[in-house]
Amino acid sequence: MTRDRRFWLFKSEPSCFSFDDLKACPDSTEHWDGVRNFQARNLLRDEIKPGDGVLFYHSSIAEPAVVGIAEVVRGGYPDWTALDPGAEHFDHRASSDNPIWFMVDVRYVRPLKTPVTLNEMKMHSELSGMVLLKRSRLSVQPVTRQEWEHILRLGGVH
DNA sequence: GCCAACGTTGGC
DNA sequence: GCCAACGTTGGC
Repeated sequence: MTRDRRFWLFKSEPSCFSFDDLKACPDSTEHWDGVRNFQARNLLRDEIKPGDGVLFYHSSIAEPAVVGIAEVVRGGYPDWTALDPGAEHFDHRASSDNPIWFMVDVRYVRPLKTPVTLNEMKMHSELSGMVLLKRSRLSVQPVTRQEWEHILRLGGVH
């Protein structure tokens, strides 16, 4: 049995990893690793599946915004960067038996014609329920189909 | 660079 | 298991 396509919003600081960086990946796919929040971990491990749509959001900049669309190509699997003592997000509690942290792979799809800024999102009542507006710190968060479609429309993608 | 929000840690 | 202290995120 198949499952309906779901939608997510992934946040990234563009100075760290931008949508253009994803576009520039050799095969246009990227391991979405380094997430160290349990709520986001649970989504990565259990809920986010290949084919799901991802809004790519740039945070911690003058004008935070959704800038593009990506797609999940591999569902949750252990985030090995937690096991690597040399890695930035190493976690000494993690092991191959108990990886604790998970990641997914995403691929570049297309940019929005016009980025949809956080300010703009705040002005649309259809988007007032967005997790982004209520719990802004969650770096991987669910988006409803209605929110997804609305943002794509605002972004000039049909 | 400030600071509010909020998740995590650790002492008790 | 509570909760104060602490660290981090991210908008401004």
